[in-house]
Amino acid sequence: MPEEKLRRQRTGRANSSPTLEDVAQKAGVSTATVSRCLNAPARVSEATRKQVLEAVNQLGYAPNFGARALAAKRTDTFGAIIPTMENAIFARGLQAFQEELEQNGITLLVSSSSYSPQLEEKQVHALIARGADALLLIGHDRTPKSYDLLESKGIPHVIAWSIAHDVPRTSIGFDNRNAMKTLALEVLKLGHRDLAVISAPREGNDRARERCQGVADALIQFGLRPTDLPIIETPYSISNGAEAFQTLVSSGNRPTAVLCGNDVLAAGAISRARELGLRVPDDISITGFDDIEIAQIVSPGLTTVHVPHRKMGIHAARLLIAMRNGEYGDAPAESLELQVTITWRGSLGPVPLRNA
Amino acid sequence: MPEEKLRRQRTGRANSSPTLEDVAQKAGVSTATVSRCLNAPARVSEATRKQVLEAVNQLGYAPNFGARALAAKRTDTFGAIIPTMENAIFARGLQAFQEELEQNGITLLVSSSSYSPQLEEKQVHALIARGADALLLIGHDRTPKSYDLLESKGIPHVIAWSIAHDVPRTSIGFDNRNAMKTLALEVLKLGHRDLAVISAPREGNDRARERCQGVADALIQFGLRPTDLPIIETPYSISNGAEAFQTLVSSGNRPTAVLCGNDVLAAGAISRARELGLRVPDDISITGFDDIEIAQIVSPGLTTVHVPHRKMGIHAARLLIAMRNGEYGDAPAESLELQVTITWRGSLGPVPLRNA
DNA sequence: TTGTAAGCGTTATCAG
DNA sequence: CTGATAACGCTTACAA
Repeated sequence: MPEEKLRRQRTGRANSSPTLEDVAQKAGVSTATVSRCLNAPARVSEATRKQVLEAVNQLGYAPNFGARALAAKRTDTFGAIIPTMENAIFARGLQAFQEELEQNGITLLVSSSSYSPQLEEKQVHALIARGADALLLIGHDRTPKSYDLLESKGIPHVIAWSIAHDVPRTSIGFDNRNAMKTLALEVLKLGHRDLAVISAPREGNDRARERCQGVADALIQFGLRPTDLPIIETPYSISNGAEAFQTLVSSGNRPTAVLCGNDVLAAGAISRARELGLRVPDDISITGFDDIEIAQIVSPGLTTVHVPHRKMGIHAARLLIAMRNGEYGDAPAESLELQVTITWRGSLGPVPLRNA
Repeated sequence: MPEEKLRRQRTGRANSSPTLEDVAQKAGVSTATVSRCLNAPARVSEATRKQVLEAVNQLGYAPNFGARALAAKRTDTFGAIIPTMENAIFARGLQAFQEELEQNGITLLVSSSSYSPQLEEKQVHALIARGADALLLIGHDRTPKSYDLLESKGIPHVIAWSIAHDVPRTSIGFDNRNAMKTLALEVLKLGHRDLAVISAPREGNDRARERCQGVADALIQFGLRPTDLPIIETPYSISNGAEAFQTLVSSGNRPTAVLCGNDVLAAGAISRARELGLRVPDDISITGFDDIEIAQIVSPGLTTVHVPHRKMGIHAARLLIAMRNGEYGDAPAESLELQVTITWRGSLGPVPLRNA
């Protein structure tokens, strides 16, 4: 009797989970057959399949993840690195991304980089080491080493929330610069000439940078000097938005319209405006970007750029799955640009009369 | 020459990552030594350690996750299942949880159950199959099978956002019932007698249930009949909160104070109040629960129950790590009850004169 | 301090 | 359609 066969009996494993071999023994077939039953049911006869499934249920068998990953060379796990989980900016998109992955039997691993490329680099490393088959990343700003890691390990990845016109990377998102320009043009059309911007720190954040450029573009189109545009940079948070707003309005020449790089900052601005006794939009207009839930509960509601979060998440998932499945060969998959729209609520109005 | 040694040379692996054996070969040591270098550096001499690390860097070696999991019987991955990622209720706590895990070299896997015990059961299964070493769960309401799975696989788990007085499960959180009672007592002390509640659906959500009971407790203490208390149940969302509020105030006898089961519902209520021309708190008082960021940007600010989100997350992580490391043997670790406080802003005021 | 070698539980290749 | 059996890459007694 070959000693291999004895192994199972000799070990008095107390607590551990049943293995493929246990199932095989119980069903009276080989481990190979059990494996096939679970992974390619079509390649097994009706009869044995039934027996095996029976055994699986009785034993409460669940495949061992590590063993499967090792043998199959894939984990069915994707990773996503987002700048922050603290506010809702990425929540809806990520949720949609996750749902789509789940429908395809893929688990999602999320981590947040706190808007730091250095931290993100560590997390790219960690997710790869963790066996992620593919990665979702936000924006284009990251360390060269992050890209090297992805490249050298051949990990499929897509970049969301941004599109790249000039780099050969698969991205899915929208044109931040043009979106903000469109909004700024509306502001200018309403007669405003003294604009100001509250932006997230632009370093390491291409979305923030592009949005600022969009405002500048609009100014230029109206024959105004973008160099005169006051820009305050501050990390995304409601209280930071409030502080920045106060700084702006207490400066020498108060703007008639404040364009915020994001709804969180704008919400802070609006609430501080009220505290300072400024009526929005009668005394000052405020706009946001993203159209997340708080945009509708501040008062007045925020006029903002509506971003198709869910659509972006779903498409990102499908793209990534296709890439992982090798459907694009080695060439990067084509990028996808989504359209954004402006949601009008009440925070943007005509320029106050005395400034017109 | 043993044929084992030949294996490495014979395979012409093109793209694949370097393995422990590659590193060992390059450093001129055994694979065991390399493994020790990485996992227990203290047990290796200074000199060889240096050589090995050198080789690791040159090759850009990163351990294979599956192999490691298989051999070590642990993945250094924890899972968390939260009811929702869409609003910020769990964001801060989860972020803190994650940070604490990360500092201990543990990766976090998150999934959301959409407040459905059935969905949660599937996710418990998925996370276990995915190799999670331990799990963070929210509240006590789940299917018996979920608990069975946890039990039978011996997966350490803690329950957050709730404490259990009577079940032998490790939990870390606060007393939802008593917290809400405290807040309701404040409302009553201000003269209100016509209260109403907007709650999340209580089925499958012990926090919601306990909070409602808390209001009832307070009424009883004031000699009022809890059966007269109108309760509207609706899923957490701003617009649902708004709708529920409108239903309440357009009913026959309008309450003078509306207690919401959570800040999201309360934010909806406040913004709808304004739209209906009701002044808060002059015409009607509104309270929340959680003290998340929107509580401070609605106007007036929300008087609400402040929950120590970060503290809860950090302690949950530490507890779970200790459990995973076997520091509690087989007995469940002791639970930890945190204290909550009331944050006063402006949405709760004295009862309107005509109702007093 | 270091090396040897036996697993860990799957998947996949090849025969039958 | 099914069964042997060789990987997969790492950890960990056990020896030296």
